[in-house]
Amino acid sequence: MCPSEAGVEPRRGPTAYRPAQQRIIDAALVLFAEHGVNATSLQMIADAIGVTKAAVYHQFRSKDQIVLAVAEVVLAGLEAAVEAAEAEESRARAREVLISAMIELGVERRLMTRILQRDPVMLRFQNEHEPFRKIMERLNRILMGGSKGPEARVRAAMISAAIAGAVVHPLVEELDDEALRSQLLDLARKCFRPLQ
Amino acid sequence: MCPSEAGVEPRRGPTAYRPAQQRIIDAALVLFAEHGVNATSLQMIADAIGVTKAAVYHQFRSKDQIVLAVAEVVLAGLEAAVEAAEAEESRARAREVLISAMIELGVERRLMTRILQRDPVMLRFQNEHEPFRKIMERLNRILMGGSKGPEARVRAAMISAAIAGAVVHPLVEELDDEALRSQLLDLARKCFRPLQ
DNA sequence: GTCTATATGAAGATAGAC
DNA sequence: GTCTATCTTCATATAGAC
Repeated sequence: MCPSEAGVEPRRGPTAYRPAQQRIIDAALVLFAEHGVNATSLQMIADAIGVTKAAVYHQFRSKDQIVLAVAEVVLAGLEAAVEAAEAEESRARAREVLISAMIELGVERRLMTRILQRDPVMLRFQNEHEPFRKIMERLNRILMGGSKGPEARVRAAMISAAIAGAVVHPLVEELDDEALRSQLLDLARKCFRPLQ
Repeated sequence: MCPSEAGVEPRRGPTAYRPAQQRIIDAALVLFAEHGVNATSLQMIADAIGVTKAAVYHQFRSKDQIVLAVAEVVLAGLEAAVEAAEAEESRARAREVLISAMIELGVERRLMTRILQRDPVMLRFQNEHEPFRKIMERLNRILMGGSKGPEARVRAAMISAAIAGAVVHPLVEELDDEALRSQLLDLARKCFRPLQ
């Protein structure tokens, strides 16, 4: 669990953000999760941090750049999880590690999970942005555990949907992170491990 | 399976739509699924059926009314599934019937499923629209099978997320309805029945 | 039921001062 | 880094003719 925990930290690699930019990213993340990307105007973001639209434009050239920045934060977390899983030796173990990391990630950052899987803009982004697509392919490959048929596809789809969807489900909104995490880990073990 | 199959038909109860309205609803459903509700303009809907915006406004007083109409179609399907399940005598059997009906519904109407669970506007709608909330409560109650604790909550969240999320997952996009349905039914049985 | 034309407002974006 | 002011574009919505 150590590698995924460490990797979950939003790493600043190629792109480091200035404090003013980071404030915008943080505010955008919350608003995107609440209203969706499309329904979040620059005005709303500006209001949330108490500046004007023009000030936001001084930090990011366009709304797309803000979406990109938010997506990169999300991407970093997933990438770390996938890399931790790929470092394992057996396919079965890689799958377990990945599922655990996905649960950690999803619980710890519910807002991001919500955006990542639900927002039409983000979903389109996942299809069109090359680095993002690569990560999702690696993630799916691990979940499918070497197979490529319909059964493996549906199984992998169910697993990621179950995890990502459960953490943002209204039914668990009031559960604290610890309770949610342990229940999910437990259920995931029962549901999905025997299938391998 | 007969009751759920029969019930899945979009029933026209209190609100019957004129043909011109129905064309709008059908077009809107497709566009909402593709672009999200917010990113779908009345112009796009009008273009899709080959009329002008004004003609659309003649059928629905506002965009909200169109969203409402689309939501009602979605709601009708879910309601039928819930009612079929509630007609069962044992809780375990009700849960099985509901899960099967959810899979049928989800596979048969993937577009709707996508909108229902992913769109921020629809999600808000589910929270605020009383009839919709009631249905979701009944559905969740059946899935939780009498319990109310964290474990039951997470389990129910996982089940509905797994089904609804799997049918719209990119991994299964190319599978035909029959393959997807049978795989899902099979996996759902393996994963979720023993837990009850 | 559908059209043309138009009002109104909000969103993304830029220019230039402080 | 932030402001005021302004531009353009597009979306919702209405009026009134055919």
